[in-house]
Amino acid sequence: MPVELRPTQALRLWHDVTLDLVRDGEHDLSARQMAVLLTVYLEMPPHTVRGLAAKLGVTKPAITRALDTMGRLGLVSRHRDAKDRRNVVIQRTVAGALAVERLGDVVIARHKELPL
Amino acid sequence: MPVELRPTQALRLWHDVTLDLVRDGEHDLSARQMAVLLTVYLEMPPHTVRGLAAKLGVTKPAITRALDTMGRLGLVSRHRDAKDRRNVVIQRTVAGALAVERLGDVVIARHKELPL
DNA sequence: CTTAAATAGAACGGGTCCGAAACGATCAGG
DNA sequence: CCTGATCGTTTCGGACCCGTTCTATTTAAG
Repeated sequence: MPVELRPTQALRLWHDVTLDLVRDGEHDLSARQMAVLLTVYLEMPPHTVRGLAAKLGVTKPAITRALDTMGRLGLVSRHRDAKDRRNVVIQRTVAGALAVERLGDVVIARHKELPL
Repeated sequence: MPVELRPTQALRLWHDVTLDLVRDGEHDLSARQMAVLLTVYLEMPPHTVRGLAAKLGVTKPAITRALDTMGRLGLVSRHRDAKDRRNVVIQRTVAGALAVERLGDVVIARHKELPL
């Protein structure tokens, strides 16, 4: 289980991972998009636009636009809910799962390298 | 010091902290701005535009614009280098130090709450 | 059937950021 | 001096994102 993390280590970890993400430039996701991506892949489905908007504390169009961009990148997909056709269900994709997995690898690697 | 971090825990940590940052909305810093901020506050000075651009792997104007925004927010300050007046030295501010400190607190808190 | 509520998306005006290119200021060498 | 190199900034056209407002579709209630 994670032992205590000292302030210097916490900031160093955030710095190193952020730097890796910026350097690779592959994602280029905003903080909101990152929050949406991780919520979809970590929390229990189903995920709706309205639910995500409430969870992040932002407006619905912001979520719609985030999903537009992430859908264009192949990180998520949208489908109408058959039960209630007003709803749109956000689903995971192979590419999205891979991207999330890579992020996890970076965090773990940087965490392991933290100085004493 | 830090014991191994499992993939689920690493992603949960990144998710929770990102969600906190989005919710508070206080910062609203892009990944690049975050990388600049943490680099300035964690790495040894002096910091120049060119040096940061090389470190992040982005163009100089991108750094200049990031510094414009962050200067407007009071997170960093710029001063001409007296030795070589072509250079601009990026310096820390009280507000910036506080923002970095708060980020560290969030990371530590979320890390402490990670499930087994 | 009619009406009201709910959901996602589209339209709009404003703002920010991007990389490429050009610019001014400054330094170094001859 | 002059010339060329270096450094940060500005400009430019284009792309993206923001919140507000409005619209279309669908469901639920009367």
